[in-house]
Amino acid sequence: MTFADILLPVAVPRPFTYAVPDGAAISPGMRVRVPLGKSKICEGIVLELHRTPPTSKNGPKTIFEILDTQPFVRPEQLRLWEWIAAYYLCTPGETMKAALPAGIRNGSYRPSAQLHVRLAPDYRSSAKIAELLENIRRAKTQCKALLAYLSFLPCAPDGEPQLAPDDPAALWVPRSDITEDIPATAILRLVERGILEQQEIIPSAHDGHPSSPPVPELPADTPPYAAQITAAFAGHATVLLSGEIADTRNTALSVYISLAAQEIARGRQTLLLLPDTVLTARITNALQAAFGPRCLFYHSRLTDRARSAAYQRMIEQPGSVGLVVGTRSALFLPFRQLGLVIVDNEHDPNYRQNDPAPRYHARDTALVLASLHGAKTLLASPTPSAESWLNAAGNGKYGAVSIPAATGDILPEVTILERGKGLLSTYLRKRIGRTLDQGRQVVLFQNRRGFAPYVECANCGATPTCPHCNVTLTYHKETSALVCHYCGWSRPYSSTCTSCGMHALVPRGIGTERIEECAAELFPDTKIARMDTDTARNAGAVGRILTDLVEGETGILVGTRMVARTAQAGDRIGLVGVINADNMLAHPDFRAAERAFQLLMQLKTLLPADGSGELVVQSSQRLHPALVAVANHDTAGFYARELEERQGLLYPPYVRMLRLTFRHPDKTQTTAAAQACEALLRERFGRRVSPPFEPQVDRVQNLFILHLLLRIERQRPVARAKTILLEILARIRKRFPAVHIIAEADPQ
DNA sequence: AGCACGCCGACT
DNA sequence: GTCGGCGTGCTC
Ligand SMILES: [Zn+2]
Ligand SMILES: [Zn+2]
Repeated sequence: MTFADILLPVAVPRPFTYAVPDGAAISPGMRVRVPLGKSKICEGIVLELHRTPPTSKNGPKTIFEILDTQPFVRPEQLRLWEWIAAYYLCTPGETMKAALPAGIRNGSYRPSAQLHVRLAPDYRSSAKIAELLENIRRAKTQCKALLAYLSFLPCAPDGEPQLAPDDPAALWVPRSDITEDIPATAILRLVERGILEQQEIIPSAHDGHPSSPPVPELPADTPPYAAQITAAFAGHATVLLSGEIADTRNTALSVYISLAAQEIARGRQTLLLLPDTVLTARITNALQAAFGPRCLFYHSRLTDRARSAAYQRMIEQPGSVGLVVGTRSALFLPFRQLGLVIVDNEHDPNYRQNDPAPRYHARDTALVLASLHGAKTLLASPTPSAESWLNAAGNGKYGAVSIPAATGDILPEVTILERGKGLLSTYLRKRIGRTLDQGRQVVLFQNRRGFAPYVECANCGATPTCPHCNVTLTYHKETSALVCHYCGWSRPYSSTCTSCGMHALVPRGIGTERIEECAAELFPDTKIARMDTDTARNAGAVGRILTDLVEGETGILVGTRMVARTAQAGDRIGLVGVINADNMLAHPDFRAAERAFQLLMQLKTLLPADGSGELVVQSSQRLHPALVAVANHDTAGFYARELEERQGLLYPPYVRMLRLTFRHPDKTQTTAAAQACEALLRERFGRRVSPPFEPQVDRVQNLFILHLLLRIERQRPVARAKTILLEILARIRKRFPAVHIIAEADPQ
């Protein structure tokens, strides 16, 4: 009797063992369908075959179906999953869930023949669709059904659905996918009208995928720094590329293209990780142009189907993929002959996944992925993370290539001053006016969206808070609502105070909406645009904002963090104003100074290289080291000081942090569990354990939250600490089963 | 983590 | 009488 250890996308501590049907062709890495529990059927991955029966209560169950004839998950992937689960303190099943696109590991059972629908041939163009939507406007549900169908189509790199793919079979979408929130009758009507076609299709494990693309032309010229990086790789597996990386000059991009082309020429794959999808159209377009069909895009904005198709292409035609461009989830694709991993803007906090598990850092995971494949890693950022800076400049673990300023470049002027009473200091207001008069553009940065972070009653002093969270409600003027930024709860705005009934609520503090309004009053003839998560919902909206900026349409661009990455060749930005740097610096997080420095330095890159631009920072902490370093353009000095401080205060990168989070609707329960855990941890870890402490917002969605921190010195075995931690955690969970506890490594 | 089973308050 | 709240325990 043969048994198979099967990894299931379920949060159980270890794989389950099933019996293999006699004579079945099965090997590790294949997908199988297995019974789980009373009546569920689940898809899992074969890890290992052996002859030891499981120790479960009611004997072994038998595998239902083997879905593959060749491994679907490569051994390097399984080893990466294992590393993530162990390092980031989650189960292998949770990692598997994150790693395989939903369309593939979709836990539910699908009947063998399924109704599919697709667009009829007459309507396969965006013009036809637009016309059609106009014609059936009256039938609202049918419109919705059609839009729902379109949302399931694989996307072209520009984010629009591909209406006329080379293979029309790619247009088939399972009807049940659409009917999840659309009545089936609406789809039936569309079929009757001849807009959609309907057919029963038997899904095979490996269905429609694009055929092998032709070999692309390689770019002939090598940019100046690519050779330096290649040389640095001779002595180091990892190289940090930093210095004057200017988006407007495509400095990094030309290096990426050249290095990827080298790898492709040697028959190896490259993975390029980007921090997000919104501001990367420029990069993806250039890569598409350079590598054509050898370039594969993979990110969370793709539909499940498109993600599955990408995965299957990598498995079945690895030779057709030279460069994978994607967000952090692209780490989990089935690479073969991976030669190089590039992490663009490696300091970006988006690389950290915070929820759900696995709570991993894509930059650090990328290094492990590369080492599993014997590949090289290029970390690139004009403002590296403190961790990477230490490894490159401090201890020499990484090779380092720094791009110097181009000859003739003059650094922009930096002015730091008090804001004063109003929103804009007189100085900043005058500078904005002068910049606009010169026909140049202004960027205003503020790290808060909405109109005002809180409102206050002028009569009684009361401030409305979220009923579910311990946090003030943010006033959004555009939607006339008070919104909780932690749980999303909102109510319509009214200036009547709920405490005293007076008509006396006034907005307090500064959000991007208020800056936009204020700028519009001061400069009525200037077109003002705002870019934050409220206005930059999708790639289209971002594209419009960027186009308006580069075409000179926009005079003033107001926004949050994302404005720092809007640099484009052709814009005429002459001034960047930071409305209030204090709230960045006051953030209760040991990374606050680092984050502020990185952001301000990046804002500076929006300014022209001829020295004619100016960065104005409004802050009451004019002597703050981060601000001084920005003013002096002193990156090395900033990191030296910052690292020294971290070493003294026992913060990363000199210690590894493990964090526990306790959550329960009853505060006494949260406290009891955290204190009991602290006591047990203290027995083993002594002073390395922090007392329980409240996060800045100590109640979210009616759950009271407490944290515990454990600091492990770099040189000590962190794996052993984690084992002990998990043992203690198991005991605490038994004693406080209702308290929700999560453990994280390297919390951000 | 899901998800079934199970045991007590407010509705037809 | 039933619908449904979420506490508890299991999944090879
Ligand atoms: Zn009041
Ligand atoms: Zn809330």
